[in-house]
Amino acid sequence: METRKEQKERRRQEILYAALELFVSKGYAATKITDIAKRAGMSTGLMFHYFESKEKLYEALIQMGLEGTAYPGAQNCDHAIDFFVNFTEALFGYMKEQPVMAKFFVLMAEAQRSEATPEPIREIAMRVNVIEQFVPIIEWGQREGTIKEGSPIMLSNAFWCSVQGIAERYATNQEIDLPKAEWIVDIVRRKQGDGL
Amino acid sequence: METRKEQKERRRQEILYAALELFVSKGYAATKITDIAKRAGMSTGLMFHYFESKEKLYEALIQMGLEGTAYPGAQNCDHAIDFFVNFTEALFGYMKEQPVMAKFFVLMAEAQRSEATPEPIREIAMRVNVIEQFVPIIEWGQREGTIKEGSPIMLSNAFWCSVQGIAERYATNQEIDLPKAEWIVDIVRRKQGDGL
DNA sequence: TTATTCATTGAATATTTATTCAATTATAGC
DNA sequence: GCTATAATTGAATAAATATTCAATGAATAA
Repeated sequence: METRKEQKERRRQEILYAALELFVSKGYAATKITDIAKRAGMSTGLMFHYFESKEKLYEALIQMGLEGTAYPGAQNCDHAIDFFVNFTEALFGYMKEQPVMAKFFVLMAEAQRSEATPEPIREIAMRVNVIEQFVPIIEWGQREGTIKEGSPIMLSNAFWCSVQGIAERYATNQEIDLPKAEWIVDIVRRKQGDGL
Repeated sequence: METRKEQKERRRQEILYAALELFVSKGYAATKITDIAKRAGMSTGLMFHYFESKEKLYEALIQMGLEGTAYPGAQNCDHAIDFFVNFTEALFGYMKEQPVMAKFFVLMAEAQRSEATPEPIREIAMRVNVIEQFVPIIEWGQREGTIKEGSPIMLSNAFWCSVQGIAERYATNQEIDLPKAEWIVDIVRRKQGDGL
């Protein structure tokens, strides 16, 4: 038998999941509270028993997205390029097993990008800043010769935007499989025989 | 002196441009008709003199986006990979000179992806289907050895999603320059010495 | 100059969407 | 079983947003 506490928690999760799917497929602004309630299988009134507003519900999801964001460092890699390979393979693998992760990914990206995101929420979403984390790894790889020459911030940005573009499509449409991680890593990989 | 007809056309363009910027930076649903009017420097009432509804205004932009979409074929290329290089360089170059193009790019992508897009508009946006156009070129490149092995549709998808991810960031934030076209082409490029 | 047509405004109205709340039903503890 | 507490509903209300329209001003044609 399910206790009251368990039931409450389950309901909460049901709402969060329904909202996540809708925010990702339609965007936050276009998602109606009634849509969320319908998808979660409850009345609209009940939603407000669990979340005081649409915005607070959004905030709860963004907070979850932030907490779930624990990307690995570059430990245990012989070469900088290995970090990108491991990272991308892990990310794509996880997205395939847990499509919810791809959805969180896209949710965070929208919150960061859109000027319509309520300021307190945007502030939370902005705490994830992967692009800057890549910069020192790229610099290391350029020194050792496994990563292309070029502005580290631009390379980091190109790599990450590509991953985001791919995740964005995958989150709403799994018909086309995710690409091989190596393909995307080739954005930053130095070509064999490219002289220093 | 400006004739009435010219003035009318200019006003129309002002509205379209203001709407384009807002739809891209906030998304269609989050953009208020009053925001558009304010940015275009006119009253809300006047907007309805030019466009009968917010949705028709959106449709006009999507129609423009569709008509502006004339991507080059693979003529005049010795190798399939050259097509991707030329294509990407042309696209990025154009985006830099005419940032409005990056905005249209993102507008079309949102219309295609979002389940909140009104059906008639989505139908128009969906007429742009670049991914399928790339497939035969990738197949050609795989035969001649300039393009990686792997599912052509997956490669095409990886390339295009990456371009979209990059355009999405660039459209709203030109602080970070666009990457080198070659970096992105490396997603599909076959590595030197990779045996057939 | 005068009449006519078009551009323009912003307040009023209509519509959509978020939120509240009084009433009802189910559950848990006694 | 009885009582207290929590879950749930859906209709009512509030708030936000799109759209209309009567009135005004400016440009053009006669």
